[in-house]
Amino acid sequence: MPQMEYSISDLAEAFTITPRTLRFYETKGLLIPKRQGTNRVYSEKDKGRLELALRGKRLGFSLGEIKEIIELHDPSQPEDPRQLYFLLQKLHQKRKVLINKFNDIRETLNAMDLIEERALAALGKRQNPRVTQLPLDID
Amino acid sequence: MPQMEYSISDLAEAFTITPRTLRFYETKGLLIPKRQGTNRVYSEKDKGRLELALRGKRLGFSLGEIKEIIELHDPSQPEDPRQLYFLLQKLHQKRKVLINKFNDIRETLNAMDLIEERALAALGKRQNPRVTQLPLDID
DNA sequence: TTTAGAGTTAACGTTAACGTCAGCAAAGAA
DNA sequence: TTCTTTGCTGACGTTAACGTTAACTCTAAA
Repeated sequence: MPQMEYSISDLAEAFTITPRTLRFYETKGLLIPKRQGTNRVYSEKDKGRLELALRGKRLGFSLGEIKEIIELHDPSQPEDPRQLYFLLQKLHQKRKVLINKFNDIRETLNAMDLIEERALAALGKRQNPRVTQLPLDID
Repeated sequence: MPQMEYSISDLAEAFTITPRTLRFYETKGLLIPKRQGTNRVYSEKDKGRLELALRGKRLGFSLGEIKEIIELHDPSQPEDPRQLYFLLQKLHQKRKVLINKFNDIRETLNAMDLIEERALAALGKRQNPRVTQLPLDID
C-alpha cells in the first residue's frame, strides 16, 4: 500500500463537508494533519479519524465528546497499565451512552410501527403490518 | 384515571429541565399546553410529547425534526387518505434516518469492542473478550 | 397587610459549530 | 508574465437552543 495522502479539498469533497470544517476540527484537536510548507496533508489515519468524527456527529455527540471517542482509538501510552485501565473505564462509559441511544431508537421505531399500523387500518389496507426488526433491550 | 395535569415546574422537575426550556419549546410549536388564566397547564398528552422531544434530543435531532416526529403521533386529519399517505411516506423517511443512526451505533460499538480486546490483551488478561451483542445490519 | 413563592412576558446574553470575507502566498496554465 | 486555482491565517457573522435578568401579576401564608 502506497500510504495514500490527501489535500484538504480532497477530504472535503470525499465527505461532502467544507475545508473550513476541517480547519475548525483541527483547532479543536480532532485532526492534526502533517504540513508540506503551510499546506495540510492528511494521512489515511487522519481520514479514519474524520470518519469517526462524522459518525459521532450523526449520533448527536458534541465535538468534545467526539474527541474523547477518537482518542480511545489510538491510545498515547499503549504500554502503561494505568492508562489501559483508564481506557477500559472510558470504553464502558461510552458504551453505556451508545446503548442508551440504541434503546431510544428502538422505542421510537416501535412507536412508529404502531402509528403505521393504525394508518394502514384507517386506509382499510389489510396488509401485513410493518414491524421493524430490532432486538430486545440490551443493558 | 383522573386525567392528571401538571404545572410548568412539575414537568421541569420531572424531566430535570428548566421552565425556560418548556416555554421555548412552546414558541417552537412542540408543546401547546392549556392555560388557566395566564398559567400553563400541561396534560398527560403534553407530557408524552415532551418525552418524545427529549428522546429525539438524545438522538441528536433538531427541534424542527423533533416537531415533525411528534406530529406523526397525532395526525390532524386522521380521516383524509391524502394525509394518511403523506403520513406513511414521512414514517418511512424517518425510519431510514433512525436505522442509519442505529448502524452508526453498531459500527462504533464494534470498533470499541476491538479496542477493548487489544487493551485486555496488552494487560495480559486472558478473559473472554467482550462482544457487544447487537444484530446484523438492517436496511 | 406585606411579603414570599410561583408564574408571566420581553429582551438581551451565551455557546457550539461552523459560514463568510479580507488579505496574502505559492504554483501551474495561458 | 499575468491570471486562476488552491491554500493559508485572522476576524467577524450566523443559527440553534437555551440562560439570565428585569419588571410585573397573583395567590397564600405570616
